[in-house]
Amino acid sequence: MKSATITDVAKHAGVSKKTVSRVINQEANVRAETRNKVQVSIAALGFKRNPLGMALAKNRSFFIALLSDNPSPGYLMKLQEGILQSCTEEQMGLFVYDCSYRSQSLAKEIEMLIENTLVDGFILTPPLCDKVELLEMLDAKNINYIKIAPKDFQSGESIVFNGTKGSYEMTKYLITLGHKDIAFILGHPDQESARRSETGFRKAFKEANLDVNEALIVQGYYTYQSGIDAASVLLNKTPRPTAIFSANDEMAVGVLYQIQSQGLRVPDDISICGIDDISITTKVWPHITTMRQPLLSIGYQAASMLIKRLKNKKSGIPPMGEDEARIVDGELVIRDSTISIK
Amino acid sequence: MKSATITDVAKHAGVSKKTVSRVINQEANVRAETRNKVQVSIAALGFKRNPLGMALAKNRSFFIALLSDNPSPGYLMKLQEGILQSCTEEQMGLFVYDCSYRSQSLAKEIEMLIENTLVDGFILTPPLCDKVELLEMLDAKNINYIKIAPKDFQSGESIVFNGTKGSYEMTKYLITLGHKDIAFILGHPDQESARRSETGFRKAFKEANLDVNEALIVQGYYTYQSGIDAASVLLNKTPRPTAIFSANDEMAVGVLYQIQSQGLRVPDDISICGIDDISITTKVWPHITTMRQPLLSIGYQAASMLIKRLKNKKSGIPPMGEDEARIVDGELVIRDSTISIK
DNA sequence: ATGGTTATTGACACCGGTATCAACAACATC
DNA sequence: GATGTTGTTGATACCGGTGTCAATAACCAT
Repeated sequence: MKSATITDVAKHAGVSKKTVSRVINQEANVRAETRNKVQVSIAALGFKRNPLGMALAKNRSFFIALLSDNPSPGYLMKLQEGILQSCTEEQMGLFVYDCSYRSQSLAKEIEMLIENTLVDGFILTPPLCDKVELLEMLDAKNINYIKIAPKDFQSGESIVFNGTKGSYEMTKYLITLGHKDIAFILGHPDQESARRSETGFRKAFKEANLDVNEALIVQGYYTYQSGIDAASVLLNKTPRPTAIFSANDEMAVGVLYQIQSQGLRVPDDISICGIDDISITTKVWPHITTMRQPLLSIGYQAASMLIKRLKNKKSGIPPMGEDEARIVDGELVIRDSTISIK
Repeated sequence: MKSATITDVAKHAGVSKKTVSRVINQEANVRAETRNKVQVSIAALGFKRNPLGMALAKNRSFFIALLSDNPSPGYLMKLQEGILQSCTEEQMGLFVYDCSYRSQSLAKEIEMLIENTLVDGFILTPPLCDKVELLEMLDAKNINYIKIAPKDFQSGESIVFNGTKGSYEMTKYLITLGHKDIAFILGHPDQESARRSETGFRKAFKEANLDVNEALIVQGYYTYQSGIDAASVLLNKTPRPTAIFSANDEMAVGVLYQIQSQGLRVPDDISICGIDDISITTKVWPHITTMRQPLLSIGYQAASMLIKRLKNKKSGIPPMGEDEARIVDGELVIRDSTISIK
């Protein structure tokens, strides 16, 4: 029992294929009477357009791909959820592809992916959105993409979490609690977000007329392990910091582990906090105070922007408003891992 | 600069389209000389076959979909990773789709997904693999699928973790450590895996000639929150259990949280353990002892089985070896959350 | 050399849609 | 009534491949 085709519908309604196509695509200039006739036939035959036929004819696959190599699974899952939501609404398919940022052949690999699937566009997560060869390849092939939290959001469309502001507010909050010896674990040096959060951190100190203790600023790499490593360094400093602020939650969880495994208590001995609000922050004890990054919304917006752009491209509308960067604010979520020491 | 088509290659090599197609598909009965000629032309023009054209002609999309509604993101991510690996090897695309198990219209929703994307087959994770309407719909449409850890693995192809054995071994281990008041948090009552792990638990007790304390067996639902709820019940029992075994890690993490937030220590006051070995087990403090489920391998095998079946279907080989169930064993991973009380 | 296989190849229709453009109808304008 | 305009429709080619089947070439046994 094969499903009905456009030709079947055309025969049934006594019109041409093209007219049926017009009705399906809600084109103007079809007489109401004709439109009705066709719609009746469509319903009668239970017709559904075959996406492959359309894809071939239009030379678009109606798929977008999410490219990732993110160390934090919670981050990715949330993002994916938002993207999926938009895709479902827009009748697009989502293709996931996990790759290695370090891979020499990354651009080649993605080129193959494109050839194998003809995806229409990409959503790039950090750090992939900063991989120059990759971006150049996509540009050369004239394939649209949206960058999430890229280093350089002057070029191309992107959507960025306002990390400077987020970090600033978190730091201000810690200062309000009476903390002065605040340690900061930096993000990955290759990612711009790391720079933004550091900027926010310093700004809050400056505003409070406090000096940053440079010995308490240590390098991190956004991974759980780097959080552990950073914490073990920090816990040996004198004076020991009263609060440790990590540039993402994944590291904050590592910090929590390290503190507890040394027999110290959070928040009684040390307050900790992070950025992102991934699910694990409410699964560990104590729940971690964080600066929520609206990942679901970011994913949703990214997909919407991409799909909108693809539609315009198709209908020949020149890509106005190029190089747009949407900036979204975070939200301070106070939980149990931070405490006043006044 | 459009890429070359089969027609271009045919012209360049001075043969027919069909012959080029034969070479591409490595069919027999092409003279070596001709084959060479064509291959030279393919290389010269940098030809890549257009997957959409092929998909339309063969009426297969070369995509499979991963259907999920799993409460544990770590579980899913690992699985997805394994699936992706196999897909990449086999030149198939992976499509992800997250849906709600509870949804009334689930079957309808998936039917729409099929119509919109023409996916070739599905990988179903629990609890979706037990949704009767869904399975019936897929059977009716003659669409292949592989079930991961289904209730009923007598019908259809599936791949199942040997939960009975895993749970048995974990329990035996706890008994060896000297625990007798062992609490067990059951899995979701709708899932067969819950039954299997309970069976293993009881078997170990029986073998050790110990009686199960029924008061220490409480219902869980595989979610983090249900772990918390179960733990708060258990911690008020007298005698308090010396060990709490959760049917999955997600719940074990909840148990850990609840224990710690009541001021008790793991493992000094209570030992805890789980099943799965999701990444969070080594991110909390202390690291949780668990029965590792080889999720990566399970995902990989599931995808391989599905793709193999699809290929056979295409070439008309009757689906021999139907109703196959592969059973994979777990591995006891001892960490810091369990301690001897002898 | 003759007839019978088997290997090699291409012409052509087809998968299920869309795009182009010409034909024709309906309406407005002079 | 003649002459635009605009609205509606279908014939036909096309997207980029694969399947069918018949034609021809090469090989084998008599």
